[in-house]
Amino acid sequence: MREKKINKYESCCDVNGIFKIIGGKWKALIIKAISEDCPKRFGELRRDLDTIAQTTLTVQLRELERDGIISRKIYAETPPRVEYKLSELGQTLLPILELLDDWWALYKTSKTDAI
Amino acid sequence: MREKKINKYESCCDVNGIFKIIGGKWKALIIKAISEDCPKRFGELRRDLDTIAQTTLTVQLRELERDGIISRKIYAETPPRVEYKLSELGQTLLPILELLDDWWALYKTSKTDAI
DNA sequence: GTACTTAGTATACTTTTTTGTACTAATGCT
DNA sequence: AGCATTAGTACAAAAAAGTATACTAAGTAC
Repeated sequence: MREKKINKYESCCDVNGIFKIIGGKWKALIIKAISEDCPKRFGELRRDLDTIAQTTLTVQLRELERDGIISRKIYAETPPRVEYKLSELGQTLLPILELLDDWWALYKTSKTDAI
Repeated sequence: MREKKINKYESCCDVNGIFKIIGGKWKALIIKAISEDCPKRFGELRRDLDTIAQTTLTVQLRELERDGIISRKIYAETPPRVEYKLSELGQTLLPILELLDDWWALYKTSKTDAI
């Protein structure tokens, strides 16, 4: 009798859940950029992130919106204006992102200290 | 005069630093698996993670080792035995991973509550 | 002496993520 | 009339991440 194998780590305690939301090359950066100057227009965001491809930015913003992290407000003007801001849920991510930054800062010093 | 554009977010406050270390599909899971039963052999790890490709596991472990998160001890036996354990630095990641889990748990309930 | 074991490596492949280029619509400015 | 502006979309391509399959070495168990 072969028991069906269940991936213990993937099924119950998935850290990867949050990674699907803030992982990838740009998501965390986008969240930070919006938080620093909220609401923020599409074009400002693109300039802040500088090297991001426009298509990528659009995709990432759509996903963040779908996941309830940001909201999108369209103004019926010409040229178009679209503003993004963090939702309440999105704001709960900020202290977490800071903590991640802190760890990284520590990591970097620990690496350079070791001469 | 065109000032050289610097990506403000990527250059100074990179959350992405830590993502390079614990990001991806498996790294966080591997860290947790090792922490729960440390030291852990390669084969145990593979069984715990179940659906991971062996090549992937090897690559991830090498990267975690290179980044100073885990250590690798080879026993000169046959069949070979290799044990992995968390470094001190690696252990500092555990509370962070828990926090990420906590956020995810909260996120999930907030999504199902909204009926 | 044949089969089993472990912790891999080599290679090719598929999938996912990110990028690059070109295009659009509606209006204001000159 | 012609150009600039914004927030995109469409499509193709490249790069990165992960997977599948087959193979290895050295001993132990039968």
